[in-house]
Amino acid sequence: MLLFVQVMVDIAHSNVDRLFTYALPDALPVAVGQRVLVPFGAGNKKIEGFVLGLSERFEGGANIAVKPVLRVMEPYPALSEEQIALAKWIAASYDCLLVEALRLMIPVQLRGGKIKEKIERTVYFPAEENIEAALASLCKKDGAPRAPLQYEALQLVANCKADMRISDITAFIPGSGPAVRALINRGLLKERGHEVYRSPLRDMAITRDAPKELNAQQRLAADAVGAALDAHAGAFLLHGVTGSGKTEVYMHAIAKAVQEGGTAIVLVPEIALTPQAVERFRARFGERIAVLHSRLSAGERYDEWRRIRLNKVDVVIGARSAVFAPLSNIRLIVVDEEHEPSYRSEITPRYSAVEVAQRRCRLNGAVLLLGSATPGVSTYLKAQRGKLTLLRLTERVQNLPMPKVLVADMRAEFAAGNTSVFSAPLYDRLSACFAAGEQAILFLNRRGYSTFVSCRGCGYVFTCDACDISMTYHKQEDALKCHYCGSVKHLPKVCPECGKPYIKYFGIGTQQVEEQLHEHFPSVRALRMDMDTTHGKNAHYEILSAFERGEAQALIGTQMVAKGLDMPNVTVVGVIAADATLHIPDYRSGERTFQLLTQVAGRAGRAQKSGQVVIQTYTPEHPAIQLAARHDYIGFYTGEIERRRSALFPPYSLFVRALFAHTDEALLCEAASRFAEGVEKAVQGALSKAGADVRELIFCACARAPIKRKQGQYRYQVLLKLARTAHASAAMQAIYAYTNAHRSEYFAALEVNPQDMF
DNA sequence: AGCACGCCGACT
DNA sequence: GTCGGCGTGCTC
Repeated sequence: MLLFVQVMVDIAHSNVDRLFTYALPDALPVAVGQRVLVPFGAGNKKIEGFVLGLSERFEGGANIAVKPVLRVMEPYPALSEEQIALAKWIAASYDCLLVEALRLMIPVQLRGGKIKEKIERTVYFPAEENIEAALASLCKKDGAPRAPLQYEALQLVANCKADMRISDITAFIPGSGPAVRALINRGLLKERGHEVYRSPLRDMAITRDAPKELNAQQRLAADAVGAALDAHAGAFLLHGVTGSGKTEVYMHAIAKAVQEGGTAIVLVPEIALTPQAVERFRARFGERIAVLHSRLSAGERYDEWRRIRLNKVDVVIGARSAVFAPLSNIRLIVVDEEHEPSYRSEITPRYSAVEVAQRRCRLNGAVLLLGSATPGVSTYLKAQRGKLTLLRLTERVQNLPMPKVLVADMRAEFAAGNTSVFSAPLYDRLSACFAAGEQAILFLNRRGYSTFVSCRGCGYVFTCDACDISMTYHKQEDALKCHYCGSVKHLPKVCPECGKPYIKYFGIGTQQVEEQLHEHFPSVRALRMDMDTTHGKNAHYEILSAFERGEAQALIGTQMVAKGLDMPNVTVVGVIAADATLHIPDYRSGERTFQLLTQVAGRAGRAQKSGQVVIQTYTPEHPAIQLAARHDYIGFYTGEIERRRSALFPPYSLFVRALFAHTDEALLCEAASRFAEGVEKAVQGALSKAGADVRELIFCACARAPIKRKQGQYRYQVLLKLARTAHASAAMQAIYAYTNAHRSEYFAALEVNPQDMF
């Protein structure tokens, strides 16, 4: 006889982030994972909570007054035991509260219990009744209908042989609303309510798509994943060049998992989760798929979640948070474009969806399938070390060639007197493209708040001597600064490399490109896609589909145009300034640039027309640019991983950043320095205790954050670099423990290997 | 987080 | 003499 439940109350505070025992009223059936309402605190405020345990007795001691569970929130468990295990792992791995981790697993709409199921009223003609007799009862003796609207409506519903919405009847027979009411009152039609799931797929046309034939490489990959599905274990990295048909491999693996009664999750970067992408899966897997992403309405999100929870779905496709989808019997998790930064959450819990997917696979005996044309170097290293099985697709489908990539040297253009944003080779290719009625994409990456400083004469970029990272120009101080170690350099008037006075900080905008394009090609219509033009909910897709329909010949854009587009009429892709991402002060800027250039170049020549790519740069010799131009991932990886190893950057080390923010700069600086000293001692202590060299803490430095003021608050950071050895987790635990014990009003966030360090 | 208990200042 | 400030401590 179960008498007590252990409840985690739904309050995000460290003081109450533990289990409380409640008594179960007689015969109230409650299972682990269900949400309950309980009285909590001195005022017995009603608080929702998660049942995480059941017990027959309460060992808490006599001075605790056990209160009763008031009611259950839903008739089914909101969380599976597997999700609870996953949440515990997240709380421990990312140092967050257990409730915060549990909240990831349920839609916010569930909490507060305010959301309502949508009930649709429908009418039907009872099957046991006789249609002719019913219709006759509406007619006069001469056979003419007494009430024509009722007659017509009854005929419509009876012939339908299924339920009809009243709104559908009035759509066919205008003004028939009262007539339908009358038919219900006469008992000729019956009314009933159904629950309907608000689905983002409801209005989507249903097309059918059979599995495609795989080529030899795809077949090999699909078979390897299939064998792992049989073995209930395996983790793969599918490295396939752009256009090599990775999705088709995913689909074959998913189909196998589903055929055997399992389920699958497909993670896709938010930006790539277009209606077209969803449609591909829907066409293959039909109704039993669900979609989860940030643009769903509250009702849709809640309903999709419930469809999944109630086993009405086999395949979930979604962005980062879909890794928590409440599926049971998961056999496969696919992560497309594995290297995308959007898989990392920027807010607490700061989880990595790829890591969570890996963990979830292990908890379920499921197979992990990571895919990318440009895997993160850390991921590829795991494949080399055998932690992931490497699968390769080296050729494009239908034997399409890789696009031809030309690197335009902007230094030479500048020397030859060309000061426009278009190099001669790009200009020539655009002319030919527009003349042939084809389309072009112009890609401009202007990410980041900082400006790097370079010489337009020779391409020299100012870098920090200690960190090998581009330095940033600070206008107020008129000086160059390193974002990592804080060292300062004076900005000279002439270039230290070539001696010419062409020192300039970088920055071109999309508007500027649009203006110049218009000057050079007045008759060409261009669409611009950037932060300014994509404010609305669907602005993104509207611009893209307008371009796809051929309403413009050129598309100018930032990041957003790089991902996953498949437009057959695009024959020219121009990268305006490849250097923009190359010199972001971050150790990953080379990797990011290579990935971006490869992805952008992959947009060209996706159909039978061949593609041309022009990459404009002031540093044409840079390996990230040269190797992207040659489609040489392995070459890039080999050089990059060696650079990381010798400079002790991740994955050979860990960066931990503690961010502090406050309005009082002096007090803030004081607090951050104190933290730096304390945490340094704590980490060194932990390392000694673990028998490790204290120098495994490579450095611990306190400095102003690169964005030194944000929302009226000054920002300071403490940056720690740890060698990635067997002792790293002991050091991490020490950092977590120290941080939690010394939280103050100055503390803002703790990040491990942050995506950016602004 | 939210609420009660508790021990010191300016009001009827 | 009491109303109320928000510091401290607890929540099954």
